[in-house]
Parts: sequence; C-alpha cells; structure tokens
Amino acid sequence: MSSQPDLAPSEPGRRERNKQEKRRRILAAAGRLFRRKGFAATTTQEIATAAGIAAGTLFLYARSKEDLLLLVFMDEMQGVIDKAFAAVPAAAPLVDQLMHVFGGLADYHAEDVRLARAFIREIAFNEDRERRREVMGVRTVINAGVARLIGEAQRRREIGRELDPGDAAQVYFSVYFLLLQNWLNDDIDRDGFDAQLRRRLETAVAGSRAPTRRAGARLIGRP
Amino acid sequence: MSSQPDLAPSEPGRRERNKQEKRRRILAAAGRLFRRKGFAATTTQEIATAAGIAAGTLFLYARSKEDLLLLVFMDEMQGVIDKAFAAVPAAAPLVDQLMHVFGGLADYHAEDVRLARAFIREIAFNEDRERRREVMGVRTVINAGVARLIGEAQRRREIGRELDPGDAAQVYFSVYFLLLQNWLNDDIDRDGFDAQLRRRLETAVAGSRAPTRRAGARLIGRP
DNA sequence: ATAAAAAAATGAGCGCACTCATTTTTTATG
DNA sequence: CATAAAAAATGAGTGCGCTCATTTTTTTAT
Repeated sequence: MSSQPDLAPSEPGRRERNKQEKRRRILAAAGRLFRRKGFAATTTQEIATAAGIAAGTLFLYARSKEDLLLLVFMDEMQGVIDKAFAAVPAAAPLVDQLMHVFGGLADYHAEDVRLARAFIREIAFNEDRERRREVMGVRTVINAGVARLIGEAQRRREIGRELDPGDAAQVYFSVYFLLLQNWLNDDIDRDGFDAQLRRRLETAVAGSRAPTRRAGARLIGRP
Repeated sequence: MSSQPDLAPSEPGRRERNKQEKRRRILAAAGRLFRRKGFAATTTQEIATAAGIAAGTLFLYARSKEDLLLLVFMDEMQGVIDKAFAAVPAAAPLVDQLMHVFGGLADYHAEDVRLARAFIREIAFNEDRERRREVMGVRTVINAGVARLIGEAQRRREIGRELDPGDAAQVYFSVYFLLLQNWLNDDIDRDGFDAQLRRRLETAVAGSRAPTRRAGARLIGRP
C-alpha cells in the first residue's frame, strides 16, 4: 500500500518469514487436531481451515497427511530422547538403564497411544524416502546413546568387552521396537510391555557363552 | 431352473460352496493384480471386475483393500514357514541355523520386495484386531520353531541352559523383523540385510557374561 | 409349486486425500 | 513508480476406497 520499499526484517526476507510462520501454524493446527480427534478422523481440510489456508496450500508444506504427522512428532522427538537419556541412573545395572531409556520413550507415547501408533507406523513405513532418512537420523541418536551406556557398562566391568556396543545397541533397539508395536497395537498392555521388555533385554544382554570353556560352537556332531 | 430340490453337494450346501468359490476367485484376482501392478496401483474396482463381481461385493469378503493383501499372503505363509524350517542343517551352529530360517523367509519376500513391504506393513500395523490375532498365530509358529532350534543347541551343549528359549526366540525374531523392515524400505540392500542380521544374531546369541567370574552385575560403584 | 424369510449381490453415492490450471502476491529490474 | 518475472496460494476437479438402500438369489416352510 504505502511506500515501504524495504520493510523486510533483519535477515530472512519477508517471503521466507511468511512461509515459516505459515508452516508453524500448520503444524500447530495439525498437532492440535490429531490429538483432539485422532489421526484418521482429522481431515486435511480441517487442518487447512484451522491454519487459515486453502486446502491445496497444505500440500505445499507437507507431502501427505502422513507426512504431516511425522513433521509434528519429529519436532518433539529430540527433546523426548534427550529427556529419556538425561536421568539415566549412572550406577544402575545396564538392563535397568535400558529400561529407563526405553521406558522414557514409552511414557511419551503413552500420552496418546492411538496417535503414537499412527506415528510409529510412519516411522517404520512412511512412503517418503527423504523423510525416512530423517527418521533414521533420530534412530541413530537413540542408538548412539544406548551404545554409550553399553560402553560404560563394559568400562565398569559389568559386561565383557567382546560385545560390540553398536551391534548390541541395535539388538536392544529391535527388541524395544517390536514390543512397542505390540503395545501400541493393543496386543499387550503397558505392564506386559514393561515386563517382556525386561525379560528380553536380560536375555539379550546375558546371551549364552558355551556352557563349558572348551565346547564352543565347534561341537556340531550327533548327540 | 428345472427341478433340483436338493442338488446340494455332499457336505457344505450350495450357498456355502458359491461363497468359497467366489472367495477363491477374489483372492486369485487380487494376488495376480497386486503382483502385476503393485498394491497401490491396483484398484479394488479392478479386482472386483477380474473376479467377476460388483465393486461392493468385494467388501463382503474382505474388510478393506489392506485386508485383501493379508488374506492373499496369509494363505501362502504357512507353506513358506514350513519350507524355511524344513532344510535347516541339523549339525550347523545355531546362528547358521537362524540365518537359514530367516534367510528362507527373506528369500520369499525377495520375489517381490515392493509388495512384501506392503504386506509386512499390514503384518505390523493392520487396523483389524481380528486379523492381527491371526498374524500373531503365524508369528507364534515361527517363534516355536526358533525356540526349538535353541533348545536343540542347548541339548548339544553349543549354548548354555541359562537361556530361556522362548525369550531368546523373541529377541532373534525382533532382530530379524527390524532388519526386514529396513530392507523392504530399501534403506539397506539384501546383502546388507544378511550381513547385519548375522552380526546382530551373533551378538544376541553370545551376549555377555560378566568379564570375570566374580565381578558380576554387582559391581556398580565408581570406577 | 408357492410364499415368506433370509442371505447375498449390486452399484450409485459419499467423503476424503491429493492435483493442477489459474489467480494472487512478492520480488527484482529499469 | 511501473513492469516483468518468480513464487506462492487457491479451490474446483479427480480418482479412489468404502457404504448402504435396494434388488436379486437362495433357502425354508407350507
């Protein structure tokens, strides 16, 4: 309207700022509606309206409704992970530490199990390669943290050094992730999740050396 | 038309037979089209037409398009599992045996990776509780087989008896299942799948006793 | 055989996620 | 400020999975 040839803010330019602001509104509206009505029951039209944009505009900011769900949650995940690792009891046995970490993640999902289910489904099977790469990044963070705990357990001689922390971390995460799916699918309840997670983690951490020092994996003949 | 008051076949009655025959045609058509065009690109209308029924009739036989995919695959799964366990080398180390079993399952999925991905997604997250229970049944079969292998390994003293076969089987399956997802998502290739599966299974089987006989998990003080 | 009841099949219609030709807004240029 | 070019937003349109009131077929009872 009036003369403002360069009203642009300090750094990012007016256009960019509008886009960021719009993006923020979209994710806020999506998160609010997903939580209030559930993922399936929320329409993209509703989200668009709540964000004050047209239906089609939504898809300039997210590639699909599922993508939107990932965007909403991924924003929060780093904080959740940090929190889960923050208060790990330094002196506790490894399995207790793992229960603390995975339990912390589960506590977050427990806030809205149905929605967490939809989120984890996208974590595991989102169509978008690019987005899955970002997911992998988050998973890597968790894994690095777990591997660190394993390394510390080795240093304090709770477990032996023959265990590769990276591989072991992947194993423990696999155990967590499958049970998480079972729980979010309501195939088991939260108590079952905790109980079975502990059992399986104990099994995985302990494993089994050969029963005698010399038998080893070489004993493969007939009984 | 003419008088056949009780033309019904030996046992199941005419109606029931028609339904079974129609069901067969539907699953055959669905399987054929899914494999030829992919899951997403196949429409339920196409399947209905190929099966010689109306669009709406399809949903009297399957609750959703995803359900149809599960029905198609579940039919085959028992055979695939039997085959995977059939030729397990009886004398090989446990990890090799596990690789044989999980590799056998992976070989089957390798026939059509894209479709297998859609199938496994439904295995993990299908909306239908009833159907997921059936899936659980199949998983239980795999687990029992793996647990049997573990038990045999214990009996031939390859591994120790302190390992609970059921729990360990769940751990190994978790490891397999997560890597399967990674592979079908094309985050890793088949070679990577095999290589990492082996590493992680070895890690899980071996685990880690405490490094010295007396240290145990009790050593939790300061370094 | 006929009528009544039950089961199964039909397909037009609905709501939804997503696309894309067009319009509006913003930036760059003389 | 005027104009051209680029970017962003719009919303009517499309195709799809799925539903459900209606029709057709099959079974049961008389």
